[in-house]
Amino acid sequence: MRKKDETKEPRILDATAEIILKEGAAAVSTVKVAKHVGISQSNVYLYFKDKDDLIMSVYRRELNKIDATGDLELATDQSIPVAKRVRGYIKAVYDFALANPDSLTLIQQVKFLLGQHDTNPFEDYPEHENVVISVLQEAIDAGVIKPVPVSLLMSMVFSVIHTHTLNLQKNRYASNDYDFETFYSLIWGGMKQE
Amino acid sequence: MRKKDETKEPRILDATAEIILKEGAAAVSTVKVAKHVGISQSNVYLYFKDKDDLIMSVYRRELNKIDATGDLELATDQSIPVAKRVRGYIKAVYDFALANPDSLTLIQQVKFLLGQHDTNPFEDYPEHENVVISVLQEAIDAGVIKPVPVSLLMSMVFSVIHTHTLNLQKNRYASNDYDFETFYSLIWGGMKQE
Amino acid sequence: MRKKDETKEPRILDATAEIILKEGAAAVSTVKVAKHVGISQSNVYLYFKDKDDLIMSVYRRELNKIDATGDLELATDQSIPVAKRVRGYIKAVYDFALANPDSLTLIQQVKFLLGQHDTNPFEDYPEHENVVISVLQEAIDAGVIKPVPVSLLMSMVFSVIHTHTLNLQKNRYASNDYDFETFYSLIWGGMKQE
Amino acid sequence: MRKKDETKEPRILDATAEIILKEGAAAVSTVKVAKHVGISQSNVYLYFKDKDDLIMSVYRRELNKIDATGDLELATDQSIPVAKRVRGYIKAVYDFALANPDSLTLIQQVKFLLGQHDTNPFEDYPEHENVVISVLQEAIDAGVIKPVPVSLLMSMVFSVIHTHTLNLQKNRYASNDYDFETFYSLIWGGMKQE
DNA sequence: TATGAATGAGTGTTCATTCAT
DNA sequence: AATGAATGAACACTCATTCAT
Repeated sequence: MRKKDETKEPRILDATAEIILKEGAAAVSTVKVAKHVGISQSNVYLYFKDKDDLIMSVYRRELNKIDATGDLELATDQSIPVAKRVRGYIKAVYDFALANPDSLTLIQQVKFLLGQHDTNPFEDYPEHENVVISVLQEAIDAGVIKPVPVSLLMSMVFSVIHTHTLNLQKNRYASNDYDFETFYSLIWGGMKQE
Repeated sequence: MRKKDETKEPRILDATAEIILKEGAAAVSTVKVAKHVGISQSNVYLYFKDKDDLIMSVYRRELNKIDATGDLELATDQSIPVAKRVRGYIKAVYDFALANPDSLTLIQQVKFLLGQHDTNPFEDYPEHENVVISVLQEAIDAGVIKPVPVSLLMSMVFSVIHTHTLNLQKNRYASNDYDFETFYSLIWGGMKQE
Repeated sequence: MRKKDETKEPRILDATAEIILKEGAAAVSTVKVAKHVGISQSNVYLYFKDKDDLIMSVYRRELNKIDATGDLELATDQSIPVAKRVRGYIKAVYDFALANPDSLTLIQQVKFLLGQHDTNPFEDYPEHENVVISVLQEAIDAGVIKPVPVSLLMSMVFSVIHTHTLNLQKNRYASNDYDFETFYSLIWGGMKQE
Repeated sequence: MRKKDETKEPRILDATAEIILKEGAAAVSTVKVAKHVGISQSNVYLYFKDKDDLIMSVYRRELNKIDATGDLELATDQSIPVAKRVRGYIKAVYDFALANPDSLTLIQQVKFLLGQHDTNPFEDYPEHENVVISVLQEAIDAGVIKPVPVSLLMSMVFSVIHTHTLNLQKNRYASNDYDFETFYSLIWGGMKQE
């Protein structure tokens, strides 16, 4: 499908994301999306094969935003000590979550819609998975962090940071009440091998 | 009068839970549920006011299971040092999650269906909330654990343990590969004030 | 069907009538009726063959009330001058309508439910019809009232008196603001041959 | 885009009206209507917001027909003596009813469905109401007609004329057996002040 | 590219009716 | 006589999707 109006596809995705955030992924319908964007319902099908494609596109777009931020690269630099690289990974997630406060929620919503229940939304995203998993695994092998399933560690990282962003959005506290070190020490204190 | 089939209500709830686990809460429909149970669709409405009631009943049933296990009581015993009580709380969640491997997933699914995004499913369950929150808050006040938002701590506990049960269900490792101490040290190491 | 509780059948009819008056005949359902009476839905079927029978019974009961008042007999007395007998008929309808302010409404509602549109609800009730028709026809033949279709005359009588009772129920004026003579002169003035 | 079928909306309204006339307003269902028109059930919702809108549209269409005939204007002409204007009003209703023999029935059916019991269907139609009420009220004030509630007079006019059209439809007599003067004298004879 | 029209399958829900107790 | 349980058919309504323009 060729597109003339370059802004329309993202606008459709934006509308979809908005609905997901407000009403949950299950509440998405092409009718609602079209109404939000101000286009006809059938127009959606020019940009997305079907509803599934639409929702998965929202999902993929959020995942791509992570790549775009690119902070993870630090974690792959083999010349840096592994503990610092783990910290780099946590920092990358933290920065990303603050910069894109809805991303984690969107990703989780879509996954829950599909009936999968992983607490760690990044799990099935190969590129990151590999980077993150290998850093953590290295750290485990080096005796720097505890020998526990990597998925547990990732889940811990994401749940803590995601909860933080949700708290911020709900104005449960001010954004400068806690800084990265707070969350880092919470996470690192748990995983580090003593 | 026809005698009441005492097993039917739970069977309907079971079918609903099964669908939620397999396809996600959004995929629940009265038709599917009825077909699962082998009754007519309208029969569902004899046991549940409407679809919402049905889904909320699944939700409530899981929450009640937590009460039934009652392990949390240890955490409220003021004569025990607060650090031990925090451990008691973590143990209670752990035991419950292992005994009811689907509960956390069911609860999260229902909450996600409603469009809420809390990582911690116990949050809106007053009784537990109060107990857990007050124990953690006490521990913070006593300088035993780090002064971070209680919601972060709870979310950490749940995500780690939930991920563990999911891993077990997916046969990612054997159930005796890791024991409670593994998860406790992971969590406690993070939250404890050093 | 034999009935033990002699009061139950009328109570069911009362409930049905109440619903008809409040929500219209189309809104009657056995569920609602049973709930109103405080019995089980299926119990209704012990007293009435089906929903149609129930509604028609309400209808018939109202028609029977007219017979019970028996004021019409005056109209049949051949020894009385026909003009007086016409007056007797109008008076009978008037008295009946005031004594049973809901009857005409109930009858009309049922007829409208069935999709018939006669303005004169008594039309298909043989006994009265005969009496009334023959009095009016006699009056026409005697040159006392205008030679118009009898149905028009009856419809005029009923609509005027019915509207009056509705006005009273809606408190549009007090019940002693107008008396029988008002309506009689309105009706009689129209039909009488000058 | 598929070109709009201009005839479809009226065809849906026609089908609905037909059902109302044959089976009563309570018997209208979107399935029946669609089947009548030969379209899919959901197509009805492209033209009418919901079933209520559909039925009210039938109602409104009939009321608009009255405006379209516009004969009532004569009744508002202040330069004409009030008695003549009352006659103009009655004539307008008569002409309208003959030209649109189903209109009064349709209007009444819809009103009865809504559970209202007014005998006079024009009552809640502000424009006409105002015109008619004020003419009649003027006539009362001028001592030309009897001082009775206006609603009674209107109800008399409508019931007589409506019954006439029903009689015609049922072939109870030929359309030229009676003319306007018959009904006018019946009505006017009743209301006029002597 | 874009749209309005159309549809068929689906949803939740109500209800009249039957049946076994 | 009375009831709770059960059902199947109906209903209003929504939605994903297709098609002709």
